[in-house]
Amino acid sequence: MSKYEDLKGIDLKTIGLKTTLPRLKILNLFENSPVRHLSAEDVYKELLNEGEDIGLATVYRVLTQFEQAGLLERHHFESGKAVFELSSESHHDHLVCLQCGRVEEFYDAEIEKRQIKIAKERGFSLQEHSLSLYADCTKQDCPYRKL
Amino acid sequence: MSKYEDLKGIDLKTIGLKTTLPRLKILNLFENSPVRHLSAEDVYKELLNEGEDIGLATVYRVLTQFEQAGLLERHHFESGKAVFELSSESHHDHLVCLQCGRVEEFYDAEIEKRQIKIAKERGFSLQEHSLSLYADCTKQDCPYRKL
DNA sequence: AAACACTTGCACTTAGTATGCATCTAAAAA
DNA sequence: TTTTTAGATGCATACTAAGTGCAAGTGTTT
Repeated sequence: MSKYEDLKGIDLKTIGLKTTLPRLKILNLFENSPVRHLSAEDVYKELLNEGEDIGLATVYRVLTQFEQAGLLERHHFESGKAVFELSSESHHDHLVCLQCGRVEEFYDAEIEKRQIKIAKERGFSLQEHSLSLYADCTKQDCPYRKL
Repeated sequence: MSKYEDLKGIDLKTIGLKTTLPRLKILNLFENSPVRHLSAEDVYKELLNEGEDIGLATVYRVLTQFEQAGLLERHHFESGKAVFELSSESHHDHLVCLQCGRVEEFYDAEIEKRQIKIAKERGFSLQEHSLSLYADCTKQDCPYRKL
Protein backbone atom coordinates (compact mmCIF):
# COMPACT_ATOMS: atom_id res chain seq x y z
CA MET A 1 0.00 0.00 0.00
CA SER A 2 1.13 3.48 -0.80
CA LYS A 3 2.86 5.46 1.91
CA TYR A 4 0.83 8.56 1.09
CA GLU A 5 -2.84 8.97 0.53
CA ASP A 6 -3.78 10.91 -2.57
CA LEU A 7 -6.00 13.91 -2.21
CA LYS A 8 -9.47 14.48 -3.53
CA GLY A 9 -9.38 11.60 -5.93
CA ILE A 10 -6.41 12.88 -7.87
CA ASP A 11 -4.14 9.91 -8.32
CA LEU A 12 -0.63 10.80 -9.35
CA LYS A 13 0.17 7.23 -10.29
CA THR A 14 -2.40 7.19 -13.06
CA ILE A 15 -0.56 10.03 -14.73
CA GLY A 16 2.74 8.21 -14.50
CA LEU A 17 4.16 10.08 -11.52
CA LYS A 18 5.25 8.65 -8.23
CA THR A 19 3.26 9.80 -5.25
CA THR A 20 5.92 11.83 -3.48
CA LEU A 21 5.74 14.31 -0.67
CA PRO A 22 6.72 17.37 -2.70
CA ARG A 23 4.11 16.57 -5.32
CA LEU A 24 1.38 16.05 -2.76
CA LYS A 25 2.28 19.25 -0.93
CA ILE A 26 2.14 21.24 -4.15
CA LEU A 27 -1.11 19.67 -5.24
CA ASN A 28 -2.54 20.28 -1.81
CA LEU A 29 -1.57 23.92 -2.03
CA PHE A 30 -3.54 24.41 -5.23
CA GLU A 31 -6.52 22.56 -3.83
CA ASN A 32 -6.68 24.49 -0.59
CA SER A 33 -5.35 27.92 -1.36
CA PRO A 34 -7.93 30.70 -1.47
CA VAL A 35 -5.96 32.11 -4.40
CA ARG A 36 -6.44 29.95 -7.46
CA HIS A 37 -3.56 31.39 -9.51
CA LEU A 38 -0.04 30.86 -8.25
CA SER A 39 3.37 31.43 -9.78
CA ALA A 40 6.31 29.10 -9.21
CA GLU A 41 7.69 31.61 -6.72
CA ASP A 42 4.34 31.82 -4.93
CA VAL A 43 4.29 28.06 -4.53
CA TYR A 44 7.88 27.94 -3.35
CA LYS A 45 7.43 30.71 -0.77
CA GLU A 46 4.23 29.23 0.54
CA LEU A 47 5.93 25.88 1.02
CA LEU A 48 8.76 27.60 2.89
CA ASN A 49 6.19 29.34 5.08
CA GLU A 50 4.70 25.98 5.91
CA GLY A 51 8.11 24.77 6.94
CA GLU A 52 8.52 22.39 4.04
CA ASP A 53 12.00 21.75 2.71
CA ILE A 54 11.32 21.64 -1.02
CA GLY A 55 13.70 23.09 -3.58
CA LEU A 56 12.71 25.69 -6.13
CA ALA A 57 13.94 23.41 -8.90
CA THR A 58 11.53 20.74 -7.76
CA VAL A 59 8.70 23.23 -7.78
CA TYR A 60 9.44 24.15 -11.37
CA ARG A 61 9.77 20.52 -12.40
CA VAL A 62 6.60 19.43 -10.67
CA LEU A 63 4.59 22.33 -12.04
CA THR A 64 5.71 21.46 -15.55
CA GLN A 65 4.89 17.80 -15.02
CA PHE A 66 1.46 18.66 -13.66
CA GLU A 67 0.86 20.90 -16.62
CA GLN A 68 1.86 18.18 -19.06
CA ALA A 69 -0.41 15.78 -17.24
CA GLY A 70 -3.26 18.22 -17.66
CA LEU A 71 -3.60 18.74 -13.94
CA LEU A 72 -2.60 22.39 -14.05
CA GLU A 73 -2.91 25.11 -16.64
CA ARG A 74 -0.17 27.63 -17.25
CA HIS A 75 -1.07 31.22 -18.09
CA HIS A 76 1.04 34.21 -19.03
CA PHE A 77 -0.56 37.40 -17.90
CA GLU A 78 1.09 40.63 -18.88
CA SER A 79 3.58 40.46 -16.02
CA GLY A 80 5.57 38.08 -18.15
CA LYS A 81 5.89 35.45 -15.44
CA ALA A 82 3.82 32.32 -15.58
CA VAL A 83 1.01 31.49 -13.17
CA PHE A 84 -0.64 28.12 -12.71
CA GLU A 85 -4.14 27.07 -11.73
CA LEU A 86 -5.88 23.75 -11.25
CA SER A 87 -7.44 22.71 -14.52
CA SER A 88 -11.16 23.06 -14.32
CA GLU A 89 -13.41 20.98 -16.53
CA SER A 90 -15.01 24.17 -17.74
CA HIS A 91 -13.07 26.59 -19.87
CA HIS A 92 -12.90 30.20 -18.78
CA ASP A 93 -10.99 33.39 -19.44
CA HIS A 94 -9.45 35.82 -16.95
CA LEU A 95 -9.94 39.30 -15.63
CA VAL A 96 -6.88 40.64 -13.83
CA CYS A 97 -7.16 43.50 -11.35
CA LEU A 98 -4.57 46.13 -12.17
CA GLN A 99 -4.41 47.24 -8.54
CA CYS A 100 -3.89 44.03 -6.65
CA GLY A 101 -3.27 41.39 -9.30
CA ARG A 102 -6.25 39.36 -8.17
CA VAL A 103 -7.68 37.17 -10.90
CA GLU A 104 -11.36 36.60 -11.59
CA GLU A 105 -12.68 34.09 -14.07
CA PHE A 106 -15.43 34.47 -16.60
CA TYR A 107 -17.00 32.70 -19.52
CA ASP A 108 -18.91 34.25 -22.36
CA ALA A 109 -20.48 31.88 -24.86
CA GLU A 110 -20.92 34.58 -27.47
CA ILE A 111 -17.23 35.52 -27.39
CA GLU A 112 -16.28 31.87 -27.65
CA LYS A 113 -18.53 31.40 -30.66
CA ARG A 114 -17.21 34.47 -32.40
CA GLN A 115 -13.62 33.40 -31.96
CA ILE A 116 -14.29 30.15 -33.76
CA LYS A 117 -16.10 31.99 -36.52
CA ILE A 118 -13.32 34.54 -36.94
CA ALA A 119 -10.70 31.83 -37.34
CA LYS A 120 -12.87 29.88 -39.77
CA GLU A 121 -13.53 32.92 -41.93
CA ARG A 122 -9.80 33.39 -42.34
CA GLY A 123 -9.12 29.79 -43.25
CA PHE A 124 -8.05 28.55 -39.85
CA SER A 125 -9.24 25.95 -37.43
CA LEU A 126 -9.13 27.37 -33.91
CA GLN A 127 -7.13 25.26 -31.50
CA GLU A 128 -6.88 27.47 -28.47
CA HIS A 129 -7.03 31.05 -27.38
CA SER A 130 -6.02 33.35 -24.61
CA LEU A 131 -8.18 36.24 -23.49
CA SER A 132 -7.28 38.38 -20.50
CA LEU A 133 -8.93 41.58 -19.40
CA TYR A 134 -6.95 44.09 -17.34
CA ALA A 135 -9.09 46.42 -15.32
CA ASP A 136 -9.33 48.82 -12.42
CA CYS A 137 -11.54 47.91 -9.51
CA THR A 138 -14.48 50.23 -8.91
CA LYS A 139 -15.98 48.44 -5.94
CA GLN A 140 -16.50 50.71 -2.96
CA ASP A 141 -15.19 48.15 -0.53
CA CYS A 142 -12.07 47.22 -2.45
CA PRO A 143 -8.99 48.25 -0.45
CA TYR A 144 -7.01 48.57 -3.65
CA ARG A 145 -9.56 50.66 -5.50
CA LYS A 146 -8.04 53.40 -7.63
CA LEU A 147 -11.17 55.06 -9.04
CA MET B 1 18.86 70.98 -40.80
CA SER B 2 18.84 67.49 -39.41
CA LYS B 3 21.43 65.03 -40.66
CA TYR B 4 18.83 62.33 -41.24
CA GLU B 5 15.49 62.53 -42.91
CA ASP B 6 12.68 61.03 -40.93
CA LEU B 7 10.58 58.39 -42.58
CA LYS B 8 6.92 58.45 -43.45
CA GLY B 9 6.16 61.45 -41.34
CA ILE B 10 7.27 59.86 -38.09
CA ASP B 11 9.38 62.46 -36.34
CA LEU B 12 11.48 61.12 -33.53
CA LYS B 13 12.20 64.57 -32.20
CA THR B 14 8.57 65.22 -31.40
CA ILE B 15 8.61 62.25 -29.07
CA GLY B 16 11.72 63.49 -27.31
CA LEU B 17 14.22 61.22 -29.00
CA LYS B 18 17.20 62.22 -31.04
CA THR B 19 17.11 61.20 -34.65
CA THR B 20 19.92 58.68 -34.69
CA LEU B 21 20.95 56.08 -37.18
CA PRO B 22 20.08 53.02 -35.06
CA ARG B 23 16.63 54.41 -34.34
CA LEU B 24 15.94 55.16 -37.97
CA LYS B 25 17.14 51.76 -39.07
CA ILE B 26 14.90 50.05 -36.56
CA LEU B 27 11.92 52.19 -37.46
CA ASN B 28 12.58 51.56 -41.11
CA LEU B 29 12.62 47.84 -40.48
CA PHE B 30 9.14 47.92 -38.98
CA GLU B 31 7.85 50.11 -41.76
CA ASN B 32 9.20 48.01 -44.59
CA SER B 33 9.28 44.47 -43.31
CA PRO B 34 6.63 42.21 -44.78
CA VAL B 35 6.32 40.72 -41.29
CA ARG B 36 4.60 43.15 -38.97
CA HIS B 37 5.50 41.42 -35.70
CA LEU B 38 9.15 41.25 -34.72
CA SER B 39 10.92 40.24 -31.54
CA ALA B 40 14.03 42.02 -30.26
CA GLU B 41 16.09 39.15 -31.60
CA ASP B 42 14.37 39.34 -34.98
CA VAL B 43 15.23 43.01 -35.23
CA TYR B 44 18.81 42.45 -34.15
CA LYS B 45 19.40 39.61 -36.60
CA GLU B 46 17.82 41.49 -39.45
CA LEU B 47 20.07 44.49 -38.79
CA LEU B 48 23.10 42.18 -38.76
CA ASN B 49 21.95 40.72 -42.08
CA GLU B 50 21.79 44.18 -43.54
CA GLY B 51 25.35 44.75 -42.40
CA GLU B 52 24.45 47.27 -39.73
CA ASP B 53 26.62 47.45 -36.63
CA ILE B 54 24.00 47.96 -33.94
CA GLY B 55 24.22 46.31 -30.53
CA LEU B 56 21.53 44.12 -29.09
CA ALA B 57 21.36 46.36 -26.02
CA THR B 58 20.51 49.28 -28.24
CA VAL B 59 17.79 47.29 -29.91
CA TYR B 60 16.22 46.53 -26.54
CA ARG B 61 16.51 50.14 -25.40
CA VAL B 62 15.12 51.58 -28.59
CA LEU B 63 12.22 49.14 -28.71
CA THR B 64 11.32 50.09 -25.14
CA GLN B 65 11.59 53.78 -25.95
CA PHE B 66 9.43 53.39 -29.03
CA GLU B 67 6.90 51.49 -26.99
CA GLN B 68 6.80 54.19 -24.33
CA ALA B 69 6.40 56.79 -27.03
CA GLY B 70 3.44 54.88 -28.37
CA LEU B 71 5.17 54.16 -31.66
CA LEU B 72 5.30 50.42 -31.11
CA GLU B 73 3.10 47.99 -29.26
CA ARG B 74 4.49 45.09 -27.29
CA HIS B 75 2.65 41.78 -27.28
CA HIS B 76 3.27 38.53 -25.47
CA PHE B 77 2.08 35.59 -27.47
CA GLU B 78 2.24 32.19 -25.87
CA SER B 79 5.92 31.76 -26.62
CA GLY B 80 6.59 33.97 -23.64
CA LYS B 81 8.92 36.26 -25.52
CA ALA B 82 7.79 39.70 -26.57
CA VAL B 83 7.07 40.80 -30.11
CA PHE B 84 6.61 44.36 -31.30
CA GLU B 85 4.53 45.91 -34.07
CA LEU B 86 3.99 49.42 -35.32
CA SER B 87 1.06 50.94 -33.47
CA SER B 88 -1.90 51.21 -35.73
CA GLU B 89 -4.54 53.83 -35.06
CA SER B 90 -7.11 51.08 -34.98
CA HIS B 91 -7.13 48.50 -32.24
CA HIS B 92 -7.07 44.86 -33.24
CA ASP B 93 -6.45 41.44 -31.81
CA HIS B 94 -4.30 38.62 -33.17
CA LEU B 95 -4.62 35.23 -34.74
CA VAL B 96 -1.39 33.25 -34.65
CA CYS B 97 -0.80 30.36 -37.05
CA LEU B 98 0.37 27.33 -35.10
CA GLN B 99 2.28 25.99 -38.12
CA CYS B 100 4.34 28.95 -39.20
CA GLY B 101 3.91 31.57 -36.49
CA ARG B 102 2.46 34.05 -38.96
CA VAL B 103 0.21 36.61 -37.31
CA GLU B 104 -3.06 37.90 -38.74
CA GLU B 105 -5.03 40.74 -37.25
CA PHE B 106 -8.73 41.03 -36.66
CA TYR B 107 -11.27 43.23 -34.98
CA ASP B 108 -14.68 42.23 -33.73
CA ALA B 109 -16.86 44.98 -32.36
CA GLU B 110 -19.16 42.59 -30.55
CA ILE B 111 -16.29 40.95 -28.68
CA GLU B 112 -14.95 44.38 -27.72
CA LYS B 113 -18.35 45.42 -26.41
CA ARG B 114 -18.81 42.27 -24.41
CA GLN B 115 -15.41 42.62 -22.75
CA ILE B 116 -16.34 46.03 -21.43
CA LYS B 117 -19.66 44.72 -20.22
CA ILE B 118 -18.10 41.72 -18.49
CA ALA B 119 -15.67 43.92 -16.58
CA LYS B 120 -18.38 46.38 -15.62
CA GLU B 121 -20.69 43.64 -14.33
CA ARG B 122 -17.92 42.50 -12.00
CA GLY B 123 -17.20 45.95 -10.66
CA PHE B 124 -14.23 46.78 -12.86
CA SER B 125 -13.40 49.43 -15.38
CA LEU B 126 -11.68 47.80 -18.35
CA GLN B 127 -8.34 49.36 -19.17
CA GLU B 128 -6.90 46.98 -21.70
CA HIS B 129 -7.11 43.43 -22.88
CA SER B 130 -5.20 40.80 -24.76
CA LEU B 131 -6.89 38.33 -27.05
CA SER B 132 -4.92 35.90 -29.17
CA LEU B 133 -6.27 33.01 -31.17
CA TYR B 134 -4.00 30.08 -31.96
CA ALA B 135 -5.10 28.08 -34.96
CA ASP B 136 -4.18 25.60 -37.65
CA CYS B 137 -4.24 26.74 -41.25
CA THR B 138 -6.75 24.97 -43.48
CA LYS B 139 -6.05 26.82 -46.70
CA GLN B 140 -5.29 24.53 -49.62
CA ASP B 141 -2.39 26.66 -50.79
CA CYS B 142 -0.70 27.09 -47.42
CA PRO B 143 2.68 25.36 -47.45
CA TYR B 144 2.48 24.90 -43.71
CA ARG B 145 -1.00 23.45 -43.70
CA LYS B 146 -1.45 20.60 -41.26
CA LEU B 147 -5.07 19.65 -41.92
C1' DA C 1 33.92 74.84 -34.58
C1' DA C 2 33.02 73.96 -29.75
C1' DA C 3 30.18 72.47 -26.17
C1' DC C 4 26.59 69.81 -24.31
C1' DA C 5 23.27 66.38 -23.74
C1' DC C 6 21.75 62.39 -25.30
C1' DT C 7 23.07 57.66 -27.37
C1' DT C 8 25.64 53.86 -28.29
C1' DG C 9 28.25 49.48 -27.70
C1' DC C 10 30.34 46.64 -24.59
C1' DA C 11 30.40 43.95 -20.64
C1' DC C 12 27.84 42.74 -16.94
C1' DT C 13 23.60 41.99 -14.16
C1' DT C 14 19.03 40.38 -13.32
C1' DA C 15 14.75 37.55 -13.33
C1' DG C 16 12.55 33.57 -14.46
C1' DT C 17 13.17 29.00 -15.68
C1' DA C 18 15.51 24.68 -16.76
C1' DT C 19 19.10 20.94 -16.30
C1' DG C 20 23.19 17.61 -14.83
C1' DC C 21 24.44 14.90 -11.32
C1' DA C 22 25.01 12.60 -6.95
C1' DT C 23 21.96 11.31 -3.44
C1' DC C 24 17.69 9.68 -1.89
C1' DT C 25 13.12 7.26 -1.76
C1' DA C 26 8.56 5.16 -3.22
C1' DA C 27 7.16 1.12 -4.96
C1' DA C 28 8.11 -3.38 -6.90
C1' DA C 29 10.53 -7.70 -6.30
C1' DA C 30 12.44 -11.19 -3.61
C1' DT D 1 10.43 -7.25 5.59
C1' DT D 2 14.37 -6.49 3.28
C1' DT D 3 16.34 -5.68 -1.13
C1' DT D 4 16.32 -3.66 -5.48
C1' DT D 5 15.65 -0.16 -8.79
C1' DA D 6 13.43 3.25 -11.50
C1' DG D 7 12.38 7.47 -10.80
C1' DA D 8 12.55 11.94 -7.79
C1' DT D 9 14.96 15.38 -5.14
C1' DG D 10 18.19 19.20 -3.85
C1' DC D 11 21.99 21.65 -4.97
C1' DA D 12 24.71 24.13 -8.00
C1' DT D 13 24.94 25.54 -12.44
C1' DA D 14 23.32 26.93 -17.06
C1' DC D 15 20.23 29.28 -19.90
C1' DT D 16 17.25 32.86 -22.15
C1' DA D 17 15.14 37.17 -22.48
C1' DA D 18 15.76 41.57 -20.98
C1' DG D 19 17.81 45.58 -18.63
C1' DT D 20 21.85 48.64 -16.81
C1' DG D 21 26.44 51.27 -15.75
C1' DC D 22 29.86 53.41 -17.94
C1' DA D 23 33.22 55.28 -21.11
C1' DA D 24 33.33 56.61 -25.78
C1' DG D 25 30.77 58.52 -29.59
C1' DT D 26 27.45 61.63 -32.08
C1' DG D 27 23.33 64.69 -33.17
C1' DT D 28 22.05 69.23 -32.05
C1' DT D 29 22.52 73.83 -30.23
C1' DT D 30 25.29 77.80 -29.43
